[in-house]
Amino acid sequence: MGMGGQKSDSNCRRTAILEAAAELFGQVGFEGTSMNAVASAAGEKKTLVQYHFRYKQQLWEETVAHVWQQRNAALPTALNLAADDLAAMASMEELCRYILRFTFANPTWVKIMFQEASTPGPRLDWMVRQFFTEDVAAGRRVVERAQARGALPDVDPIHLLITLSGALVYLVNVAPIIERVTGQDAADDAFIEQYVGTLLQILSAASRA
Amino acid sequence: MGMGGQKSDSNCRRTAILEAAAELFGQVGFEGTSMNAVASAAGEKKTLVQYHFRYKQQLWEETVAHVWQQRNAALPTALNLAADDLAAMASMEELCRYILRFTFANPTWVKIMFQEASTPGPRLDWMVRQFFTEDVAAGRRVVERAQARGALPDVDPIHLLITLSGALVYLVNVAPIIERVTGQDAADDAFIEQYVGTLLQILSAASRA
DNA sequence: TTATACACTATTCGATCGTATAGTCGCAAC
DNA sequence: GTTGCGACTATACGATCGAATAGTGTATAA
Repeated sequence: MGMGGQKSDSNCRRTAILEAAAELFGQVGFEGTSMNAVASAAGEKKTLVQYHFRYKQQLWEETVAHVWQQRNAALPTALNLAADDLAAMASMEELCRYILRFTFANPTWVKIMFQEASTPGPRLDWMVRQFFTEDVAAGRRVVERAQARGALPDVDPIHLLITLSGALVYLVNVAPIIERVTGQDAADDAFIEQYVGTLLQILSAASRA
Repeated sequence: MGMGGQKSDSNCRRTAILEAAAELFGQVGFEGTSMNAVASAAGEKKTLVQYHFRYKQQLWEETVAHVWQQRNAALPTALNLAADDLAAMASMEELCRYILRFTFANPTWVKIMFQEASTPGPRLDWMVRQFFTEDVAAGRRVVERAQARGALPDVDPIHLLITLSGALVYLVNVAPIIERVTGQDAADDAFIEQYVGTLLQILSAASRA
């Protein structure tokens, strides 16, 4: 039952559409993204997009699921790596660096999250059900483990999770502004190194208190 | 030369349009917002919006300027208040609380900023030129003054500014997610109180180090 | 060889997009 | 009174929106 490169070609074009859609949904949001723009960005016709996903809503859901899957394929590695020897502050530093580098390289899921968080509605509810509830719980566990080993200050773990993820995600979001105002490229490894260093300097001082 | 309530009525409807536009631009971005939707939200006809602002681009610019002006009318009060006695950590706490409360009550400018930051382009450039360059410099001065008085840890002021504003702005942005996942309303005064307390607990410990 | 399924596309639809034009109406100056 | 101006609106334009329909072509199964 060899399919002679037919079905694999179909899947290839399908995921090409998904990735073009992810880019656009992250940049200009759901209503700002047209089926035609997605198709053009993927080098395809609009009708092919509709053939694979039928409705725009379905294209959006499959796009978010695709992006989230890519994120989860990369992040647990970092989280488990950190769980091994989270006692040392160096490991917390490594974790932050890894997350920052990954997010700069794959900013799509963060952008989509912000696009929908600013318009509370059915799509945000969908993301909360599908992804965020579990993800917040996981993040909380990571923070609590780090606290138990003295790697993070012993304060409300939810507040700390918000502050910490905010310090990372916000940097990625305002990177274009930083670049234009200060001339520094926040996605640069040197900047990330310094920024995480500053962050951990604060957190380590607070942990020892 | 009494104008019999004619011109004042015109200005009133004009700013009603501006505020409806601010809401929509912040929620669904530039391309997601239609002239018709703006008009309907303001209880007016589309052609009136075009009469006052002609092009969508011009409506956007005047909307952002309007929102920014409202922000600046409120924030300097807080910043000067903090400059008076920034030596005491309590003052830094008050500043953060004030900013959080104001941002929760007026989230529009933050949302618009994120909408455009995620699509680097001419509109982001315009905002950087018009507002951000000066604003980052002001924020940096506030941080440096606080550092000089020992109210903030003595680290890179730009990194600290990013971390600090990120901790505040990010909270506002993810508030809908927090509410759905944990059931807590982040805009609530009690939550703000605790969150800022946690934040300052970390910063004060790091400042004494 | 015929039939069926699949991947894909051309064409069309009504609605809505941003924009342009030609007006209506009320007041004020002359 | 009529002229002029500013606020506002009705109507229409071409383009594009999301969506539906009716196909074409190819490869596998019978």
